[in-house]
Amino acid sequence: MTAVEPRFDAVVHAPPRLQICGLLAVVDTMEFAAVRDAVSVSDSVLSKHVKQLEEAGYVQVRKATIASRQRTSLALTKAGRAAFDAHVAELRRIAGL
Amino acid sequence: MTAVEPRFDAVVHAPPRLQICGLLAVVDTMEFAAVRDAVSVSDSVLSKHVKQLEEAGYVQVRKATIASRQRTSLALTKAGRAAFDAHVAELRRIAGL
DNA sequence: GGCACTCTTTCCGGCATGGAAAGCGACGGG
DNA sequence: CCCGTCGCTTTCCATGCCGGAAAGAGTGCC
Repeated sequence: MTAVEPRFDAVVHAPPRLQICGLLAVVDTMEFAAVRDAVSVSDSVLSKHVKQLEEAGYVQVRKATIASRQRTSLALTKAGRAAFDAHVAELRRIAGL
Repeated sequence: MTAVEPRFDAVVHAPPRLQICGLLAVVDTMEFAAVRDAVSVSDSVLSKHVKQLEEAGYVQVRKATIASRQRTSLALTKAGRAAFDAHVAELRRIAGL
């Protein structure tokens, strides 16, 4: 198994974003509201963090009108997963394991 | 084995301090200069972060004059190790293991 | 047209951070 | 003794991130 190259990533490291990435790493896709509740932040705060992750190319934001409701779903991009994995590897390295 | 209670700790989470704690968790005791070099920060920055860790009761700072040289050595306190372990546990939880 | 739902963006005060530089206590040399 | 150095410590300062509150904007329903 090829080990992931440890690489500290400040964008991923910030607490709210680390949680967001952690969630998306597991479920692949999650709706805005669900993430907001899981992370326990306000709409505006989540929106801002998601924007940062999006600008970093780490999450893909899909907007769809389903059942006449606006739904925004989030998902990690390949780069996002790579960055997250690399960051986690770095955390393990720092933590001594 | 009793699992460590996961608990996010902002004092420990900041990158430089996470590294400092990670180092001290492994070696138990390390000199100021060695930590500074390992973490790659300036004297002033390390001093400030150490101070925060000290005020949080996480590291013990021992100053000694050995061989006519001033030596400051750092070590995690019990509380520091507990906080670090708990934080790492929380990171694992967030990272999905 | 008006209202509701779902985010987005703006505005704002507050706190953390790091670099540069001045401070300081302890020695050792001259 | 005074001076310079070593090894941190503290201050000063500029910057950036952060989150809450509130105003905005897009879409569909009535």
